[in-house]
Amino acid sequence: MLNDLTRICSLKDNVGKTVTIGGWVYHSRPGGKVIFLVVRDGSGLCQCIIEKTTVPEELFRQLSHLGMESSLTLTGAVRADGRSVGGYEIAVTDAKIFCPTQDYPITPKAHGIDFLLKNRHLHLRSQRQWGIGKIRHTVVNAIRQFFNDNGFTLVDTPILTGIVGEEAGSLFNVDYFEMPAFLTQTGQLHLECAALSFGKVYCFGPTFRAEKSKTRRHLTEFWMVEPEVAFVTLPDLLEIAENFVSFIVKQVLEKNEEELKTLGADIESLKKITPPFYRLTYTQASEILTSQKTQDFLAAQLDEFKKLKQEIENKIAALEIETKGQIKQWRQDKITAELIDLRSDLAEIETKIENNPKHAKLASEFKWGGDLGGSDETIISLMYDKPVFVTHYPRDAKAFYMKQDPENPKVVQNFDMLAPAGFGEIIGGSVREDIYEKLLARINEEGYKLENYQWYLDLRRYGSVPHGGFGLGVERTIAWLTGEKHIRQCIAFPRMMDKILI
RNA sequence: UCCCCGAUAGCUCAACUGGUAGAGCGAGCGGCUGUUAACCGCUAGGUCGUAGGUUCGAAUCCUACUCGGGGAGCCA
Repeated sequence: MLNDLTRICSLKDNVGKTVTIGGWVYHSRPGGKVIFLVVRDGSGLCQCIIEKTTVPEELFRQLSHLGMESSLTLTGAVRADGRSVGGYEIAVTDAKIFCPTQDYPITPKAHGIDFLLKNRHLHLRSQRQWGIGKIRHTVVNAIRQFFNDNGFTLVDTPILTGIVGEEAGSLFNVDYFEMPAFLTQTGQLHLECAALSFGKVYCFGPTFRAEKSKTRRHLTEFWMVEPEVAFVTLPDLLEIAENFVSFIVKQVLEKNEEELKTLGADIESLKKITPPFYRLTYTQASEILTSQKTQDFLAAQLDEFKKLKQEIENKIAALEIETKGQIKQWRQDKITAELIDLRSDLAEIETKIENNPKHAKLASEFKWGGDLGGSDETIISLMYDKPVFVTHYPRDAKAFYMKQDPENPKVVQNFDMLAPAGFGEIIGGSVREDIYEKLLARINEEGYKLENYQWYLDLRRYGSVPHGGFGLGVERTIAWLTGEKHIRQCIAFPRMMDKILI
């Protein structure tokens, strides 16, 4: 059966031929003499025309009562037609219904996020989720291709682990035959072992964080890719990271322009993402945050928000007046839909207006020594049109394995990469401490149990070399590329704080 | 753990600030149409998140709780 089917994406090569497609009813407009069925098959959408005179009467009757997401195969001649979604349509002569569906819960109208998450098993079929899924596929492929083409060896690091990368406290505990174990939150430490075997390695898989974070940037299970390279300096790492991210962006632009458009992504901005990216030290970043320029920037932003709020309010008021007058039903419907959108925009802008002074205060009171907060990162990334590297964070704010900077012992050789347009951090990485005595001192300083780290210290005892790497969050990257506000839409089955739906 | 917002029909929202719960979509039936989130008519559908309280009267006001959303901390 499968081999007899033509995929909708290849209809363009079959104009004039009679083909059979298999899919699901995306939209149905039944009529007395003609039925318009928009069908999706996972590769695209196609409008199928069923005329009463060309199919058996019983079949026509059945097709006219098909609900959304009914499954079927349709046979007919392919023809090009500009009025049709996708540009091609099928003049149906035969059809086979597999499952007539009624009461499909997700309608073409607006739905709330809670409802859609509870119906994620069905929502995956929607155009939006489908587009994000296609882009995710490209991103994942690009990640693998980049490292494979650049001499990296894939190493699969364990998901169940007894060791901890950074501070504990945010890990999922597992009862491992009555022994304590965790779900991995990074493959880095294992990857360092492998880097001293293969030179350049990467791992790619799910990672788990039990952080109590309910924000648009957090999932408890997410996918992370981590390269680790021997004989590397911090500038080397930045170069790898900017080439890597630029490659992903380029691939998505090449392969998913249609999906990006559907999703409303900022394609022009993405086209600017080419090396080199901007480079700031933590100290420079902190100077920016506390500068008058930043206060002015935020004040200007606040004015912008207020202006926008006023505009939205004016629009709402105008529409509300219009609804009270004598107008056609279809116009009334449109206004209702617009009002819902506008009210949600309004709520969002009000949140921004509320947060702006808080963020300004946090930025102005920023003290050298602390980690950059989420809002601080947002402010910096908003000021640039390309990703920004922030390097050399204070040693005290960072993990024990990061290499102390020989020129300034107060900082480490690490970096974060902030995506532009205020999305924030998508990469975190560092050069690792490769000197035995220094690493030992740091482990003791943190009060970690030395016996757990003997193997890690061995890497500094036997053929230690300068090495380092970074981790890129796949869902955050996809959210940035697609303009999706929340990363939970960027994975098929999101795991969020205290919540596993299916 | 803390702060802000919310919960009314299957879905998205109203109910003009205390006076008998409405609309659209969706669903069902019928009609009509090369239709584009089509259109027209009819039908079905609600203990207003839960528990108390104030009141002649509560979806509306108060308290607590539950659930959800956004944010802080932390982070990819």
